Amino acid sequence: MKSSDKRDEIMKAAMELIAEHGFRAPIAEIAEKAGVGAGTIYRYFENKDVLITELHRELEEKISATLLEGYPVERPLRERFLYRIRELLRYFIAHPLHFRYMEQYFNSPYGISLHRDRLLGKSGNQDIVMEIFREGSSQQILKDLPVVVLFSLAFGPLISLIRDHTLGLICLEETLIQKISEACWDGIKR
Amino acid sequence: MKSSDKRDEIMKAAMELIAEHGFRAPIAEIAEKAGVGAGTIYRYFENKDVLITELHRELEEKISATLLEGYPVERPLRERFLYRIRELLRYFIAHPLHFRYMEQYFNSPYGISLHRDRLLGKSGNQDIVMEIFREGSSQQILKDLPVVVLFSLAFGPLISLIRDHTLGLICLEETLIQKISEACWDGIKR
DNA sequence: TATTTAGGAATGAACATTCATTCCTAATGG
DNA sequence: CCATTAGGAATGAATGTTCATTCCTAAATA
Repeated sequence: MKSSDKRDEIMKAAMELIAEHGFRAPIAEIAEKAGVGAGTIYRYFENKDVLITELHRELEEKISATLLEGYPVERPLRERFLYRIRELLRYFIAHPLHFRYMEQYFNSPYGISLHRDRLLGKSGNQDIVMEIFREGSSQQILKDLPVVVLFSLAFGPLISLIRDHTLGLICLEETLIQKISEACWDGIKR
Repeated sequence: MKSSDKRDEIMKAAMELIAEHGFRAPIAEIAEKAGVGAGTIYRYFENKDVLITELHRELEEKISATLLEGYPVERPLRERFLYRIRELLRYFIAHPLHFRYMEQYFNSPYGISLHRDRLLGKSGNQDIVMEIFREGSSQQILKDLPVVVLFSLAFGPLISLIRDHTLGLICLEETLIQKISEACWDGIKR
């Protein structure tokens, strides 16, 4: 097995186990699932924390890429907004493990400090989403509320919905996704 | 110190430490904070799990009571809805530790199975909130969406907002609370 | 004094991390 | 073309730490 394959196997195993059982998934189990000795993991990652944040970093990259692909840059704000919401819903429905991982991450100290940094503008990344709110806010298309609040109004429901979907409590099919994205818009439009 | 005082001290200490550091807050630390020996905790709670769920149970009771008090039963649906949203926001703003505890709880296996049971109607409690959605749905005041979805649309944003508030990233004062509750309504009304 | 309650040291299980050893590959020499 | 041998990669048993829980002694109470 090539070295990079091994790294991938470790990340894949860690993703699955952590998504399912949280960060306390033992290294020994991750190693077993990856078909690798426990010590080997430490050849690829300095420690468990590094593995965890690296996993998150790669995930964010993938999601960002998805949200940028096909994005209708030239269309009106409303359409761009609906596109983003729908794509995000579809991505996580297609990748339930990624959603569960993100949930774990954001409910941990790792994610909380990252979130703080973002809202305080210390990260260039989140702009991909915030940009829409800033634009809609300054053009008075959206409600007169802080962008952070607009963000929560629009994206807050998604977390809850995707969770219920991955738990099998509702089924988010296409027509429902469409309706939901419009409801999110109704919440923020002026 | 009276026996019941001691129990209260343990619960208070556990609430604070778990809200702040998650469920892995060590028993020994809880004991110290409560001014009590570690073994003593086991005289009042069979084990840590029981302490955790008991804490949650008492919390739910308090919140339910708050939401019922002053509830304008006779007013139109919209007003009752706005009342609930505002009261919930106010409660958690006034009790940030309670919010953090609830968050921990719902992101743990405990909370997930409870949530599942509720959506499947195995619990009489949650009706306090769902009742509004069922009524609005059948009277066609609300969007034509499953009640579970309406629930997420309306309450999803609150989690996100309160988190940002407790992290000190925004300040939810009265006029903002009012506007937010109305935005939530816009999201679900037909 | 007998009984109940409190305390905290002792226990053992779970786990991350380390490290001495083995294994593999591929370069070198015959 | 085979045999030998470095040197890096992989391993997993051993280590040390962190806890929940237990248990025995001391204190309080009746």
